[in-house]
Amino acid sequence: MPELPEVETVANGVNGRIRGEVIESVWLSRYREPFKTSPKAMAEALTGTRIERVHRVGKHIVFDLYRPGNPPSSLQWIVHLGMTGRLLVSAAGVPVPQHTHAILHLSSGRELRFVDARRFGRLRLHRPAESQEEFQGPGREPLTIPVTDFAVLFRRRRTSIKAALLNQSLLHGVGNIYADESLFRAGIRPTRMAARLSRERLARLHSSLQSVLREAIRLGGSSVSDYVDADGAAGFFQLEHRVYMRTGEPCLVCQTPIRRTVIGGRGTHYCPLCQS
DNA sequence: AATGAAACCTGACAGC
DNA sequence: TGCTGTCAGGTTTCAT
Repeated sequence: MPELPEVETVANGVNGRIRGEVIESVWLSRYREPFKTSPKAMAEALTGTRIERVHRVGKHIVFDLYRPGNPPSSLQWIVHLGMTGRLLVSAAGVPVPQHTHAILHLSSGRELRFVDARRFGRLRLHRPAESQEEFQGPGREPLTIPVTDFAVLFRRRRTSIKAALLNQSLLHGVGNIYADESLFRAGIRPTRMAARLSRERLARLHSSLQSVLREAIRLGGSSVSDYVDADGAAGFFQLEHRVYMRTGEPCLVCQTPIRRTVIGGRGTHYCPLCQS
């Protein structure tokens, strides 16, 4: 499931492969779920633009697009991978996979394809001219938020720290894997009420979260389910998971069996001895 | 306003 | 073999 490190890996991969290319034509599927902007408006807006840069904001992949003309204009194409979304750069002759919802035909002759079996992914346009600013995402960036701001996010939150970490309007980019892994590394029980964590424990969580995210980015993300990068290659961080999907297996620190519970409808994994 | 549960989806897998 | 039921979880929607 794509979270911050997986989305960053995909965005960087796509950026390196197709930055500078012109979108010559666009094909979009007839399903309605993937499109938060109408397919007609999206295809018209994308066609003829040049891809200036592709980068990540939270779990969103942002395409900065430039339209030449008099006057020239700019806009952003926002891609959210949902659970099973993929962005693939392919040669034109490569067979189009099932569940393909968008094909951007590029000036090099290659294609950028958005493929998403479950249709939880979303595509939309963002126009800086209309909204006065570039796409920002719903919350704060986990990798750059200062520790004091981080602590403020959880003040007076009477929900569990796990649910708060998953709340995208607070921090964006953290999903189920990295919530569980960062809480284990910080020694915090996922069920603990966010508001009751001490400043010291929140500082430790801030540090654990940033280091686990950076390490996962370095390893190309976690390939569980069917996540792959823009080349179709898997990541390696799943080999570093200490609690996620290790229910019943011994804790790597104390040998106690890892326990599983459900928080906010999400499978939640923790060590009952190491996390208090 | 904040919180939690349900709904949206398909593929993988277990059990029979 | 093939069927049925369950589970996975990011986001949105709805109810409390």
